[in-house]
Amino acid sequence: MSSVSLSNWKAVEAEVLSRIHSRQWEPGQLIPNESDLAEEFGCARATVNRALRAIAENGLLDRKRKAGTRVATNPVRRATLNIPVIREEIEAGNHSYAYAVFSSKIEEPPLNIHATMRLNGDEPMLHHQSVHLSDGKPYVASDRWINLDAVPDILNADFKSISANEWLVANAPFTNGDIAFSATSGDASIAERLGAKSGEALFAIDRTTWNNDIAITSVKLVFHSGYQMRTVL
Amino acid sequence: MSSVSLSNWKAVEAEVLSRIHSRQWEPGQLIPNESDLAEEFGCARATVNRALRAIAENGLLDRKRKAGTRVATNPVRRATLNIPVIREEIEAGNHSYAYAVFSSKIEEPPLNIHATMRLNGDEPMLHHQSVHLSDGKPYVASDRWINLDAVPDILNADFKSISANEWLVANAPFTNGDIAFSATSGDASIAERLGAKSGEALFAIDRTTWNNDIAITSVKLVFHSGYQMRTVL
DNA sequence: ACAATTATTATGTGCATACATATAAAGATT
DNA sequence: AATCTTTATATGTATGCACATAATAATTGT
Repeated sequence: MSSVSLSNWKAVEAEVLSRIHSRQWEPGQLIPNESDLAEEFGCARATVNRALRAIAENGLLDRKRKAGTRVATNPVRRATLNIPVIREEIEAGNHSYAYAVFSSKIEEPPLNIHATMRLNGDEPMLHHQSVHLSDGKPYVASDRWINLDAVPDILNADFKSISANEWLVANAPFTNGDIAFSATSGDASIAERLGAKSGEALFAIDRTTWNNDIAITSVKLVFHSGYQMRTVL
Repeated sequence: MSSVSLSNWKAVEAEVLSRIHSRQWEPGQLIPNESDLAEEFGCARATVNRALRAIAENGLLDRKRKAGTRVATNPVRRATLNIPVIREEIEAGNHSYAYAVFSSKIEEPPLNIHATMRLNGDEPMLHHQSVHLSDGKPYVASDRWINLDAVPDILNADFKSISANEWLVANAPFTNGDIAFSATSGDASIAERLGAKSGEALFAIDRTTWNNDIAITSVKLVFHSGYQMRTVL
């Protein structure tokens, strides 16, 4: 086997992955403990620990104190999605970016927004609707609610030069958020804004963010027809 | 400030996050280097390193050797999606799981499958179509192509007791894969299998996996109407 | 037989030190 | 002024050691 010393964690990671993939270590099987592996690989236990931890974070190993480390049986795969600012996503593809506001006014939010944002009910809410354009063509429609108690300054923002999303990213940090991906036919007005046929299947992202339990914003993004969000495993 | 010593990396992580969120360290700003922070927090540099690394992995800090660490300006948020085995997803919700195969035969794949899987063209391919049911109701339709050169044994699998996906998870490890999320109206036959109205917007996942450049399988999963895939930020 | 207690063990983490490596910045050379 | 070379520096990582912690296994007591 590998009697050469694997003395960096990337090499150890690769060797362990190879043993998993080659089924030398089968799903469910207990693998040797860190000390033994360190001895076999000719490195420190901390190095093995770093490698195994990285693999476990990816879901391919299950680790438990005292019980040891075993190969995951039904590896719940973890895919990491990058959620960029729309402008950067468009410009990264060498397209020109533009942004149009349809409506921006203080309104009472509907019940579902009230519930997802966990509002008290007395917050003044800004309802902001816009479209991001790529090369002049509609790319994604945004329907956003903003808690003005949390970010009152947004009323002074100039949405001709910056999108609500980018203003918030720059000015309203959040500690946690929910995000959901789904398919929608969209209502007629959103379809129209996107230049999509009414009833066409569109990819949607719903995202709500909080700063220490204070709701900041909730947005529904409906993408143009044919949009795919991709990543690697 | 905090003259009490933060001598574990979780505490350091929390303190750094708090400084970012409170804008004590603003977006784009260079933060003190690891040694200085270690001194301030009264811990080892390795501990600070561990904390900053964890934050950077989440996209909130940008780190570069010699240049130092700065608060990310447009934090590309990273969301981690758990991609479970369908059966477990259904059973986790306390629903009963069932699985029905519609068709399973060796066929010539269409061009798009040929391209996404990067096939040579001479591989024998198994075309496997099925539906997963939750409490007897269609949950997700699966349209799968399997490279029999890579996993010939699958012809002996008994798909009455185990789904193709679970068989593959257990018997055909992969080293890398692509995954894409989208919305589709589905074709009429898929809609029918799902008990969905034709033309209804459905959430879809396309996933292709390889084992060291050998294509294993490519699958299109079309979920029932209203399905959402969710996670936290 | 069962419950409560204690011991054991594998992972989790912290620390001091050393060296590796990328790269920005300064300096030398053309 | 432009390019190449050197230097300085912040992060990246390996190591040996120590101790913390969770959870299983063994033991004890009823």
